[in-house]
Amino acid sequence: MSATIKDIANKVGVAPSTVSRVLSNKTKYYNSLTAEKVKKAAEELGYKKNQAAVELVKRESNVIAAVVSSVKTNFAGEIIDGIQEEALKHGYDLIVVYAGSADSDEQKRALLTVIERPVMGILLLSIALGEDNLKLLKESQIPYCFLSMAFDDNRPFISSDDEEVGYKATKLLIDKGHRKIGLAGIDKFPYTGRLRLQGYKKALDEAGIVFQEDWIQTGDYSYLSGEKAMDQYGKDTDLTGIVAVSDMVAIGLLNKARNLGLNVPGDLSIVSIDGTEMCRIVQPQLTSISQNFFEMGKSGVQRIEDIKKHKKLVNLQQMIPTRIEERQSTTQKENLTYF
Amino acid sequence: MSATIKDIANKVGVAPSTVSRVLSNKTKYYNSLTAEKVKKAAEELGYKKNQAAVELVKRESNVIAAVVSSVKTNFAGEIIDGIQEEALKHGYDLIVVYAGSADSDEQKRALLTVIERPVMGILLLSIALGEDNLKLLKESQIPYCFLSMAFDDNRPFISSDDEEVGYKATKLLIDKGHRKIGLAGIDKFPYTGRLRLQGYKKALDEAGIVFQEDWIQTGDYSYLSGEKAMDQYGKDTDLTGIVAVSDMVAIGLLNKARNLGLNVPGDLSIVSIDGTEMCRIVQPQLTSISQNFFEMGKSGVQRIEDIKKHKKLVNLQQMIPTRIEERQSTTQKENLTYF
DNA sequence: GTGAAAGCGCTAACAT
DNA sequence: ATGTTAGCGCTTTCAC
Repeated sequence: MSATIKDIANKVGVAPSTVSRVLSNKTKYYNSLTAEKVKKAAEELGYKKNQAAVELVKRESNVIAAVVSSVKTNFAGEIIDGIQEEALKHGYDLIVVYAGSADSDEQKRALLTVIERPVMGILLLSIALGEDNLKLLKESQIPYCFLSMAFDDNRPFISSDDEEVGYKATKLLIDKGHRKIGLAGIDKFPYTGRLRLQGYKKALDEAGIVFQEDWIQTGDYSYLSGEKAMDQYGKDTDLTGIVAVSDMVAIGLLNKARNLGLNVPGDLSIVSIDGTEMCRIVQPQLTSISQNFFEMGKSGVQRIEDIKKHKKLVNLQQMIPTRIEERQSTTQKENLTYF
Repeated sequence: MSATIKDIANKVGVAPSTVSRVLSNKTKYYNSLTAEKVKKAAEELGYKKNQAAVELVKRESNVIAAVVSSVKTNFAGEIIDGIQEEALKHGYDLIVVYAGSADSDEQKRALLTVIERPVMGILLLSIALGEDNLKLLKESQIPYCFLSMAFDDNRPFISSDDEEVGYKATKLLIDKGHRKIGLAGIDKFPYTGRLRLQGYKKALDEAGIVFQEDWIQTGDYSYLSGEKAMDQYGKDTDLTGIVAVSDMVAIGLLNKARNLGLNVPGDLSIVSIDGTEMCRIVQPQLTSISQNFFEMGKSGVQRIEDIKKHKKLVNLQQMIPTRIEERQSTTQKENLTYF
């Protein structure tokens, strides 16, 4: 076993509490001579603090836990970056655990591994907890906040305004003269998907476009969903623009469209939602409604901080602004039938 | 505060030790009636085990820690998937911490957050520790293994055979009739980069090709490195094939080549190293020497397991086989000048 | 089968 | 400035 403060105390000839004070930098509660000796002994013994013991007595820790829905979402990394940066600023450590987005047992397992130790806050990245697991989380008394996922109950979250996102994407196409606009890759479940669909419909409505059921292709935000959706639309689709609910869907759309002999953006404009690095490394580069994932991460940490401090205003639901980034996958439609 | 076993003991009217036995499933050391009552009370009180306390007394835990060099490497996810799956099989929990790949302080911080609690094993993903941090790791007495990174000292690691990888990639191009072959995005640091370079040179040697210094473009495995490399080679390069040291480099190469008016694979063949999903979502799809990252993760967990069991054979260095996946970015060179 | 008691490594009063 | 003491929540002998 590794050396303990007792070992150091013995070696130096002081009390364990003194060692503790030195090693925890309780300045002004020890003199620099003993401090020297203690530090030297610690070094020599290869001493490592046992945080389990520390956390047990202090009943608090400086670690923030992030629970991530899946290793594969390509924006999780950006959120984690944001969390990391902000955490560092506050002197917190970050640990990440992965949970399958769907499977309730996996979720529970992931949740327990963080709840069962005294973490100071839990951030849940694009994960929708089931009833049981949400209860677990609440009971733990640990400050928490959902990231990149919005809810219509009173859970605290930080997310993009998904209705607005759907609206903006659709409106962008409409403003470029498109009237027949698809929506691809969307899930049928509550929250994100439904909200974006609402925004999409709202934009269509405002433009007086009557929406057709087969403009919508459901999916799960994946590359495959994009390919499948484009297959469904088919080579002879009368759509001139499509909103993709994620970058991966957009790329699936793009590739399949090309295989079908359709030119993007010549025959078909695509606007993607997310705006990760992916948009810039495909050709044509994808126009996107870009979410500020990094900022979500930062805000998440600040939220944990807030809850800890003010104890209450727990259920704040907050939106992070998105921005439109026009790249090469969208174009003005020339033959504006309405002029 | 959350309820403790003491609270449960009081509520049920038994001793804390009994509660402990029930909750830890020490079967046959309690009767099922008390077990019932205890479990019910635990449920009602929303009891959560305090792992800090458990680990303190047991001096061991069932969590494996993965230290990842950066959020951005796009294959880390595959390794983590592998770790996760194998960990689950053994009943271990996984926590992940991120460390900058370069900055020594960040590395240390990440390392300490896992060393300072009783984790049962540490897996380091494509991260090259500095002397100090390596010492820290060794002192901790915790079983560890490097993943996706090879060393020439006696550290335990599991990785692809990087020399072979470089060799295979280059040989593939040679077999297709290419004689002027670049190597792009490689780093100047030891290990991975240097080994792949060796393999590259070996393949060239064997084919009697005399290698030119300007065929090599250094970089850092990033998309940008790829673009920069292609810029350096230039529109009028006499290279007909390029080996990219990562998928991202390959994509950078690909896009820049296209911008320069070069057709891939018509004018230029590209073979990528890694073989992640990225290879399949760009057009043309990238031929690759694919690493089995998932398997690396699995083997990593097994290694931890082994070290724990047999205590010694610690420094085993292990290679995971790679495979060649031909896709669309490589083609036979027609005019074979040597016939 | 269950209770009592000791102790894991550390910190935080409370003394001095 | 430093030593003494108690105790965080749990597991584990050792009794009975």
